[in-house]
Amino acid sequence: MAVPYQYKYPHPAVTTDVAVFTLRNQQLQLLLIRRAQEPYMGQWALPGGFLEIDEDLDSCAKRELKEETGVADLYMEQLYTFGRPDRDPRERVISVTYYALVPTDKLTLSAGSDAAETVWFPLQELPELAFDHEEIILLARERLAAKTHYSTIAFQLMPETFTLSELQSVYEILRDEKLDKRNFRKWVLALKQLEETGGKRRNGNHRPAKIYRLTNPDRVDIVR
Amino acid sequence: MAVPYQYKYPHPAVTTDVAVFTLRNQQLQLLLIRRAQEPYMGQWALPGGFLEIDEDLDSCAKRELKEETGVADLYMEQLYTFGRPDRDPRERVISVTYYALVPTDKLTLSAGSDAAETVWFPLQELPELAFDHEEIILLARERLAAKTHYSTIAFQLMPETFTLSELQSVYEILRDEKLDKRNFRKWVLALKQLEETGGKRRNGNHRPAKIYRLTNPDRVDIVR
DNA sequence: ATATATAGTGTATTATTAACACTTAGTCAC
DNA sequence: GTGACTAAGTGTTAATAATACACTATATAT
Repeated sequence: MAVPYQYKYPHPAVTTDVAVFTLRNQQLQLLLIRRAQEPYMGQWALPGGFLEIDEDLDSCAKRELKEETGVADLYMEQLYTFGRPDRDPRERVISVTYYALVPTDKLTLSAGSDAAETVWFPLQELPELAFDHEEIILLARERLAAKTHYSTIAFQLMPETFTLSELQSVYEILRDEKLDKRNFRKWVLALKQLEETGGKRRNGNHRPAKIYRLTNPDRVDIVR
Repeated sequence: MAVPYQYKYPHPAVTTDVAVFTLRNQQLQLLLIRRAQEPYMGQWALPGGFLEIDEDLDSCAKRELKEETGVADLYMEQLYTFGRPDRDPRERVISVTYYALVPTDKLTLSAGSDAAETVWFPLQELPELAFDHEEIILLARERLAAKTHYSTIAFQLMPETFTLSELQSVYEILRDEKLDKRNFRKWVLALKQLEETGGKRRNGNHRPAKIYRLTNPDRVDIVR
């Protein structure tokens, strides 16, 4: 094949990488793919890939995620741009990174063409990672925890309906601390972002819990 | 000249752009350069330029700033990465943007080779800007205002020594609101980041003000 | 009927934030 | 040197927000 793309000055490659978080089994989990090509073949990495020449950065992140993992329709924010000159052994690569949240019930994984395998890992059990992806994940994790304090971002991890105890548990996992039940309920209801469905959830040998849904499921608000 | 840089797939160009803020005449001002080349020749733009193939993103931002404006040694943070496919008419350009703060007294401007002119503009009087630089500036301005609430970033705009009234004025300008003098002093002194120099500043026909300095001039802390 | 397990609820305390006005120490004009 | 002027400097009170804390309710299981 001829080499059709020529430039007067050297150009770096640009990729997007996405740290996708979800909650399963009361654990915060992260979506990783096993790399099917060199470099780092066989190693685990964030889903992501090269920017096409006429697509938006956001679109690239979503497209690569879809192609590699089948995951679509999630909440995504730009995180940071990484560009250490030696972060990729092939060539100079600038990675515009994102983090994303998706409730488990919206999920259908399917290994795509680029990735040999797509697996959820609990954050406590991450394997060794390709490139500087561990650094990216740590930054995303930090940002996520911080944002629970002043935005409704955590709601993006909730299924269609849920109980207040389930919601509290999500906050506890994200912040990695126990919260007081009464204070949490007071706080979260004051946000005016939840409404009762009227239903109740029976879930063991005890009183059933009221079921709630989000009044604005697709919106993340700054609160305080 | 031969065209030496060839790739199998198209590569975007990568630039950094920096929104440098300072305070002069009780106004928040922004550093702009008049473009000496096409596109947007003669128009005003943020200092910035193309990433060299083996330099860090941060280094690139600092280097371009130095080359174009003579400004060095300032506080800088990555802001956001912009990549709309049509944001540059020449070719696909991804811009990793930064914002920076510098106290006026650390400043010596000198028009560099790439820029015809380097000028400080009050934020209220920005000219029409090249590319999507207005959008970048607005985002930087927002971030800066938000950060005054939970970090000591505003201190980076202060000269070596200053009075509490001067510091309060900086906060008022950044947040665009009046602050209560007693409450502000209580709050800022509780941060334990200021120390009295012992000196006093006579500055008009009234009682002279105590002079303060930062205990950690080069540190920006998260507070509250 | 009883044991058990989580859901659900209110009040008192403390800490933080907000509102508010007068005295002090200089300069300047006369 | 007296009085007018100007910004510096200083505390207290009230309102709001955050925290600590324990019992009752309602289901299931035996």
